[in-house]
Amino acid sequence: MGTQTTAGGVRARARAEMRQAILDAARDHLAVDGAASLSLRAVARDVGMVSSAVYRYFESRDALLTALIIDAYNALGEAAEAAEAAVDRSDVAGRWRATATAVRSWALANPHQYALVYGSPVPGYVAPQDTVGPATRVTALLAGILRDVAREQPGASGSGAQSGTDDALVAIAPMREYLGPEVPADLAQRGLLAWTSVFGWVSFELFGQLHRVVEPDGRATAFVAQVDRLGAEMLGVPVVPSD
Amino acid sequence: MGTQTTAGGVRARARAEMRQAILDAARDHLAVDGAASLSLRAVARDVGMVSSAVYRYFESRDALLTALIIDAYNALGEAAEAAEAAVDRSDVAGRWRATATAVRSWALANPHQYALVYGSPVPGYVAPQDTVGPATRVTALLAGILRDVAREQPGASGSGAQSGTDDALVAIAPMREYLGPEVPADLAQRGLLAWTSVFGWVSFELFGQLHRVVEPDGRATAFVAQVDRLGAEMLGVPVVPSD
DNA sequence: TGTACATCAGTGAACGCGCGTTCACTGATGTAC
DNA sequence: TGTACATCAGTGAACGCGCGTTCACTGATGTAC
Repeated sequence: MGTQTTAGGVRARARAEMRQAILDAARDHLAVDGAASLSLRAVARDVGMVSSAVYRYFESRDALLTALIIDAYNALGEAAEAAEAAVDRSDVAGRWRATATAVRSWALANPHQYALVYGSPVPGYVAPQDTVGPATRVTALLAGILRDVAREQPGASGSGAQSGTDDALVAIAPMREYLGPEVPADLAQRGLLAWTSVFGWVSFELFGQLHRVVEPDGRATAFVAQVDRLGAEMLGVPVVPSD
Repeated sequence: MGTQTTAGGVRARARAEMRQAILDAARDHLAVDGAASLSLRAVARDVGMVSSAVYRYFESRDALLTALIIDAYNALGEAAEAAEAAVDRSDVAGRWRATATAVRSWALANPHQYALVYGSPVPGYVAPQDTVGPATRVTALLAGILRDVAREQPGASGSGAQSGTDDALVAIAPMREYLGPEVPADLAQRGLLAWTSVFGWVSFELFGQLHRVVEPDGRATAFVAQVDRLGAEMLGVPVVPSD
């Protein structure tokens, strides 16, 4: 049965599975303890190992945290990409709505992973470079939408006049470099506003700031209304456009 | 010198000062440890006491946390109120800008206190009722602004049509009840959007999500541009209005 | 196919540490008469 | 003004607990010849 030839593969797979089991257990612990007091020993206990054995898989507690952060960014990115990809390319408003809605849904389903990456930073932990790639996955979707908006509305880059001073436009230079020259400054500014609004809402909802502001049952609807308004009034992509 | 008559006052004042010293030390510790791992013993050490002595002032670690949260809400509320009150009542756009700017400035100056109240919730901690009063101080300013906007623009409650479904309007009923009947539903929705945008930006900026998006030096300007745009396009209060 | 050796996962004890909370106590400060 | 008593802030030891990380180790699994 070729036991010897696949032997290395068996060990490697067992290792990968164990690594995943540790990550899963750690993710569960986020919910109870929060990232700041994530305990390596508790994770080891849950996975049925002695605490020192975890060091075969992760160099330190911080390395485990880093892996969790990368996982969270990837999971959110994947969810958003899938939702956005399911919408017709030409329906830019729909893509914007799908992306924003996917972010909210994922966050509600995985509140502690969301808090891990978009909440208060873990004290004493500094994110290494490995996290920046996965972190940009979800913003890449917004970038694509903005580029398509720019393509569809050449010249008229927004309903209002240029807002703010020249300094404000200079400030978003890093974002504009990422977007490319086809996206005008005004649209970039509007896109950034729309983007921060989406995450502002989600963080408010998750962290309890909508208590006694928006009825729990109606939050999904109210969120979509806000997102559509941002699409229409900020990005200039009216919902249900006449084809 | 009336030592006996003021004696009770002396003890009470000493007690109040000690309580404040503990709170100050705890606030300093937030910066290093974060709220989740705020250590009562470390605070006691810093203030020159044995750990058990803190129990004369705070019933438990959670009570200390609650006091810190109330303090933070009050400090932010005070800062925002002072900034807003300094603007001419009739300059609604200026009041909106002053409020938003004060929130951001206070948050940047007190990042850990901001994270304590607007960041990820502390695991295992449930905020008691005492915190809701101070928490609404800053939102009361927005409410006042929205009411004045409604008074100034009766009928035309926004540049666009009603956005979203009826359900979305029903959802924000708690907010509308707080605002009062003079604020139309559409304006309430716009106000909520503007509000979440402000906090979305501030959280992004503080929690590192503007890294490689907005130049650090230009963030103040970029923020004001966003706030003014929200004022003009969402609340309908154009900046620098012709008097 | 069989043997000798290397790799590697997981063990268990130990390190030095910090934590929240309790309790009986000591003295100093205030109050009542 | 003076004394007896009550209040209260702060002490220090103890409780039972959990933490991250290290280290020498045991056995099982894989590799080379």
